[in-house]
Order: sequence, then structure tokens, then C-alpha cells
Amino acid sequence: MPELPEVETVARRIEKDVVGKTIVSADVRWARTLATPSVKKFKEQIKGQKIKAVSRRAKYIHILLENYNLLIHLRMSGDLLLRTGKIKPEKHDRLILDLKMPNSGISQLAFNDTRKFGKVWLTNQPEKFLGKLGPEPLEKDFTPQWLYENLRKRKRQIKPLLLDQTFLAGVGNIYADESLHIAKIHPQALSNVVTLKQAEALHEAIVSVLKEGIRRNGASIDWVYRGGEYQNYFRVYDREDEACMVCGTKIKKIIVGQRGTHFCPKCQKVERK
DNA sequence: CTGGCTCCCTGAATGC
DNA sequence: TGCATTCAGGGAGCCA
Repeated sequence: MPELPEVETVARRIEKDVVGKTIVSADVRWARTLATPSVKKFKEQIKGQKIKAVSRRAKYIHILLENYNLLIHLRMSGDLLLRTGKIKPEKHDRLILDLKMPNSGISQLAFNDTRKFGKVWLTNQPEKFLGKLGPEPLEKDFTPQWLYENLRKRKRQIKPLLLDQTFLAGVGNIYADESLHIAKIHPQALSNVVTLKQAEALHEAIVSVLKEGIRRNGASIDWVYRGGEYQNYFRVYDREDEACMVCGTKIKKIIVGQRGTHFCPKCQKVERK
């Protein structure tokens, strides 16, 4: 499921091929994919807009246009696909943008999303939707000290807190489980009793796991999101009853904050202080 | 402030 | 074999 590394991979993949092109028309194939504005306004506003840049913020893909910002959230099963020429839509295409260069033919940017959880925003106030997000884990302002202080400020189970996008941006279920295992912290440990040493270990684990995910083009789970390799390197995620790579104990799966959670009961003990 | 629950969806897995 | 049911999962919204 697209988390920071998968979204980064998708953004980098399309960037070269769309920057500089002009959106000549939009085919909205599933109206509820548009968070804002209405289908009618979306089509009017996006028509003729030139694509200036593609970047990522948290799990959003940010496509900068001349007068607007196109924000795309892939949620569970979304993907962006680039096609050359006039090709008929594929199953699960929810939005198709026809792109054109001055001296070349049509190409298409398709938002394909099996489960229809994904959302697209067209806005001139991107900060309205991105402003409440926490820091980027791969940027300079995410430091061990910041993590320590902010974990201590809250009193929550640590895993749901890592998944909270207003706390830290971009971490999802897979990378949270992987990070906590590397840092040897129980997913239900309370954030306010984490030690500086643990926070430092967690910081390093989050950064390394996200970088490794990006290096392997993300993780492909089941039939959702294709092309990544990171699923071959999972330590705990999707490894229930398999041996922990550190101590050999069977990995356990429990529900934490309504999310499937994988951890090693020996390496990741609950802290009681 | 926190946590729990529901909703949005489809396709794979499971049940009979 | 085939039909019906169950379930995962990111994030918003609601409630306690």
C-alpha cells in the first residue's frame, strides 16, 4: 500500500515525462475521486494548464500547475500510469488527463485505483490540505531530539502515533512495524515513557527503513502496487508465525489502533517504568 | 487530550 | 463447482 517510499517512487517515475506538458482535457470516470472541486469546475480549471513540477509531501503527490496545484493521494490501491498515444481506458481508471507537448502527440496520465479510496484535489491553496501534516522524516527538521521531545509530549501507543500524519508525515503500516522492530520497541509502548536512547534508535530506524524502501522502489503487496522489491526484505510485516531474523522467535500479529500489527514478542517487550 | 468505531471499496480468501 | 460471506486497509469523521 502506498506509503512514503511508494509515493516517492511514483512521483519520480512520472516526473520526467509530464513536466513541461500541457493538460488538454480531463476524463473523470469516477466522480467521487475528486475531493474538490466539482467535476464541471475541475474540467474547466485544469484545461490548458501546463505542468511545472512534480513532488511529494507526506503521501501526497503534488503536481504544480501554472495556476493551480493538483494533489493526489493514492490511499490503498492507487497508482499513476503514463501511456503514450490515444489508448482506451483500463479497468479501474478513475481519472485520465490528456497531455500534450507543442510538437508531439498525445499522452495520458491515468489515475488507476481499484478500491476507489484515492482522492484528487485541484486547488490554489495547497497548504489548506497539506498544512496540518507533521514533518517529513527524511528532511533536516526530523531529528532524534525532535522525536524524543514530541513523543514525550504525548501519551499514546507509539505505533498509532507514528501513523498519525499530523505527528509525522508519510509513515504507514508497513514502515511503522518495520521501524519499531529495528528499534526494539513494542508497538503498544506508551510514547510518554520512551527513553532518549529508544527515541534515537527509532529515529535511525525510521530513516533507514524509508530510505531502503525508496532504494528498492517501494513494496508490492498482493496485487496492490507493482514494481517494488522491498517486500522481499520485510523483517516483521506480513510474517506472522515466521521466525524473527534477530532471535528466531515467532512473529506475532495483533490489532493495534484497528491496524494489523506485526512484532517480535521477545525483541520488542513492553516498557514498564 | 485519547481511543474506539464506522465508512468508503474491491478482490482474494474462506465457508458451505 | 459455485455461490455467499468475510476481511484488509489509510484516513476522515463522529462519539465517548
